[in-house]
Amino acid sequence: MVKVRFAPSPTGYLHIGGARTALFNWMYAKAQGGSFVLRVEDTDLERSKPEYEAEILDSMAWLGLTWDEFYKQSERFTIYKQQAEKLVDEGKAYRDGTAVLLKVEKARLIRFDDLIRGLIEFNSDEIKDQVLMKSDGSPAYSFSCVVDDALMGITHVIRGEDHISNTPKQILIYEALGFKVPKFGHLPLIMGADGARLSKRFGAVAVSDYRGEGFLPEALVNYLMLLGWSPGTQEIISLQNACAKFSIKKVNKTAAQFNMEKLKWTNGQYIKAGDTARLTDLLIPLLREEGLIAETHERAHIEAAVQLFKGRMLTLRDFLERAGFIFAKELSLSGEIKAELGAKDLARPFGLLAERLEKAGTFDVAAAEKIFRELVAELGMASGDLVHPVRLAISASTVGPGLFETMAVLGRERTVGRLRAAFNT
RNA sequence: GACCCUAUCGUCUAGCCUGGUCAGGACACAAGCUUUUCAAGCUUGGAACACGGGUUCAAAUCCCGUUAGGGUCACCA
Repeated sequence: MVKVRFAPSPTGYLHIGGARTALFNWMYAKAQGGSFVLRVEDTDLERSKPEYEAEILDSMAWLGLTWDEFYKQSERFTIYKQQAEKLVDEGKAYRDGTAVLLKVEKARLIRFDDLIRGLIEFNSDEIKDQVLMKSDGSPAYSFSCVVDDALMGITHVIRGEDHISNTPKQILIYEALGFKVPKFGHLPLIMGADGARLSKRFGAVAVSDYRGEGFLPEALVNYLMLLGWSPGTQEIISLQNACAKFSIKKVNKTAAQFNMEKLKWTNGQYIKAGDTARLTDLLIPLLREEGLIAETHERAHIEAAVQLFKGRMLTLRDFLERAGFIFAKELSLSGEIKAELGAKDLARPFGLLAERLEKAGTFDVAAAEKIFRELVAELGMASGDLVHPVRLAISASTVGPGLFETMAVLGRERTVGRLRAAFNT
C-alpha cells in the first residue's frame, strides 16, 4: 500500500512550491489508492511558530488537500533519541560532546533509482560524517526525517529537487538503522518569471496571498498541477479527474516558470463557470471590507450583480472595482467624464430617458431596452450615440456588461437618478 | 570551486522510454467573426526541438562533448 507524506517546516507560510509538492504527493496517493500523511517538521524550536503551523494547515485545507494522518516532530523527540542511542550502541555512530554523528564509510557508491529522473549515483567520499542529534538534544533534519519516514511506513518520498543531494545521506541513515529504503522521486522546482528562484521579491508566494487576492482554490490547484505535469489536451480539469490520470513517471524534470497570466486565465475560467451563490458567499466579505455594502444589503441584489459580472472577472477582487458602481449610493463623475458628456448635446435624450424609465410599469431588462430603443428611433439617433454616454453616466466607465442588463441590476432609482445627475450639475 | 540535476514555441507542456505522424495542445500575441462598449466565445495566423559531433537508410527521440540554466555543499529544514 502506497503511503506518502508532505513535511513542511512551520518557519514560514505555505508557499507555492510547497503547495505543488503537497499536491503531487496527494495526487499520487489518490491515484494509487494510498494514504497521505501531513507531518509538521518543527524541530527548530526557535524558528517554528504556531501561527505558521496554523496557516499551513489552513492553506492545505483550503486547497482541499486533506490528510489521513498527522504528526508533529516536536512530540517525537524521545523516539529520535532512542534511535540515536541504538546507533551509538551498535558502533555505527559516535558522540561528539552531546551531539551524535553517523560514521560514514569511505569510497562507497550510493545509488538510487529516482521515480522521475532514473538512476542517480553519489560517492560517499563526498559525504562527511552526518550530525544525527545536535548538541542541544534536538534531531538534525535528515535523521528525524528518516526515522519518521521509516516508522510511519512511508513508501514513496516525493519532494523537491533541492533534496537530491540529501538523499544519499539519508540512504546511509536508513541502512545504519536497518530500515527499508523507500522510493524517492524529486520534483522540478518552480521558478519566478525571470527564471530566478521564487522569493518575496517575486510578489505573492504564500498560498494565503493568492486566497486573499481572489483566487479560487480549485483554480490554483489546477494551475499548479500543470507545472511539471500534463493531463492532456484538456487543461481545465478537476482534481478528481486529474488524479485518475496522474502518473509520477509522467512528471517532467525541468524547472517551470510560474506564469501569473495563465493562473489568472485559469481562475477566470473557474469563476465564469462557478456557482453564483458560492461566488456571492466569497464576495460578500470583500464587499463589506471595502465598505461597498451594509450588513443588511439584499442578497438577491448582490447575486444579480455577481451573475452579471462573473463572466468578465479574472479574480474575485476584480468584482470590487468593476461592479462597485452598482453598490455606490452616488456616483461621482470625474471632470473628464462630465466634460465628455457635456460636449454632446444630450440633455434632452437623457431627460426623456429618465422620465420614461421612471414612469414605466415594470423595470427590467426587456422594459429598459424597449424604452431605450423607442426613444432612439423617435429622436432619429444612432443607438450607439446614446448607449455609450448612458453607460458612462450610470457606471462611470466606458466598459462593462450589456447596458440594459446593467440598468436592471442597478435598479430604477439609481439609474434614473444618475441619468439626471449627469446634466443637473 | 566540488558534486548532482536539467535543456521542445516568449511561458506551461505533448511527443523521447519502444528512432520514421506538416513537431500537437494551453496561456500570451496578431487578425477576422460576433457585438451597444469591454470582456467572453468562435475561426485563422505567426511562434520551438540550445550548439557540435557521432550511431542509423532515417534522430526532437539513442550515445558523447560543449554551452547555458538550476540545485546542494549548516549542530536550517
